[in-house]
Amino acid sequence: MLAATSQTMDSEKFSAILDAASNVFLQHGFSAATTDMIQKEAGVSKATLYAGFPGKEALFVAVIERQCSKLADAVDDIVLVKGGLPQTLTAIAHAYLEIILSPSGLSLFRVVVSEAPRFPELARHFYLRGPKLMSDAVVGQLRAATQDGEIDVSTVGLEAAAGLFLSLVRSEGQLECLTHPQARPSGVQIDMWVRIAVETFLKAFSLRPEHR
Amino acid sequence: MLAATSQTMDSEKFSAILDAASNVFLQHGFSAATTDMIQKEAGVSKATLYAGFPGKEALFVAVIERQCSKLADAVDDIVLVKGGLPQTLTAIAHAYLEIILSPSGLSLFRVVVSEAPRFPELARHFYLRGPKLMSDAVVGQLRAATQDGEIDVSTVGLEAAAGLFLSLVRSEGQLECLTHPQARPSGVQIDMWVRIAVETFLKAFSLRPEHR
DNA sequence: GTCTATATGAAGATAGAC
DNA sequence: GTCTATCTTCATATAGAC
Repeated sequence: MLAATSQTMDSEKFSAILDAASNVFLQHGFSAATTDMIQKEAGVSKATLYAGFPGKEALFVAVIERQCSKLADAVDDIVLVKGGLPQTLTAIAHAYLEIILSPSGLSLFRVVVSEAPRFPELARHFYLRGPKLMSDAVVGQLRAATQDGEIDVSTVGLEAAAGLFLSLVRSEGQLECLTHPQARPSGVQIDMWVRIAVETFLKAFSLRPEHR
Repeated sequence: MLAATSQTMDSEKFSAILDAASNVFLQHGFSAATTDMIQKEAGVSKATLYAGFPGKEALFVAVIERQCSKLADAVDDIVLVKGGLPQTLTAIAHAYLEIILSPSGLSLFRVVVSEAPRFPELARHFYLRGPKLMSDAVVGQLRAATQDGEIDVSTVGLEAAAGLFLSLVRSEGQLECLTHPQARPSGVQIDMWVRIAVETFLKAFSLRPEHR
């Protein structure tokens, strides 16, 4: 938690500012967002905003870090699923797609990536709390499946295999959603993307004949 | 070509403005970029800039469309390669990665994606002239390989298979470069990504035993 | 700490001389 | 058409009353 809270600031207003700032920054990006919009949406005065945060940059950092924490929590909630490898991968893929294709997931990606040159440490933070965390979870599943003799990923290694699986899951879905902001993907479309990703991954690495 | 040129504007200055605007917009994004920066880098006055373009938005559209044309040209230059499917896919993957991981490729992606909500038609244009064009090219190669009995992509279809291949190629590479702006990927790293993508795709869809 | 009112600077865009 | 100088608007950030 790099963001420092004010000394005796009203906790409600502090949250209101953070919530408002999240909406504004995620919708408009860093540069196009204004402290006026945040101030008005939070229902506080300009002075109150600056009492809680040194400036626009600090507020932005606090917002993105909080969004990354939510992202990490959502990722952590996924891994609890158990079952056979196809079912596990399907569940992971579905949950992961729901996260990154959600409006907040897409907005966070947009903002972090576009501001990466100006806030490199923030972009790295996002990478670690999002894709990297997700990849580590998949690595765990693949390691277990390897020990059970279900798959063989020796040609690329566990980490690369996890990365490939997640790439198959993101596939064209993320790209299309990023470049077509008005269109929302249907549930059927998401199910299709998940099925194709899992099938393809198993066709490449499964040792079970029924997946070839 | 949606951008309209000035009536009798000096062609050199017109190009200078476009070049300067490309640099500034790709480096800073739309909102953080200022017409002052563009004007100074182009070596012209503010009035000259506004004589050629109605305003900042029009200039931005012209810049992005020109960058998309360069992107499309680069993509068109790839497909000429011929040979066996593994060699063809390797060549495509390598050329594609060179494009999207180049500084201008990454910057264009950053700007287009972040401004997609404000410029949706521009984002769609980018999608069609970049990823979609690339995918169509791969579809052609996969169709030929299918007819030659080299691969079987009947479970997902040609279009989806092309998308999966390109996703494998982008893989973690694009994500890492987007979130680590200071680090440049090494040639060895790129070769590794290419090899893994091609191998994995062939393991999933090739009918030749030597690729399993 | 919180508000109203304001200082200060910079952005986009234009007017008028040549 | 091109430049210098300027207008208007709006941004971030602060000062002073309560």
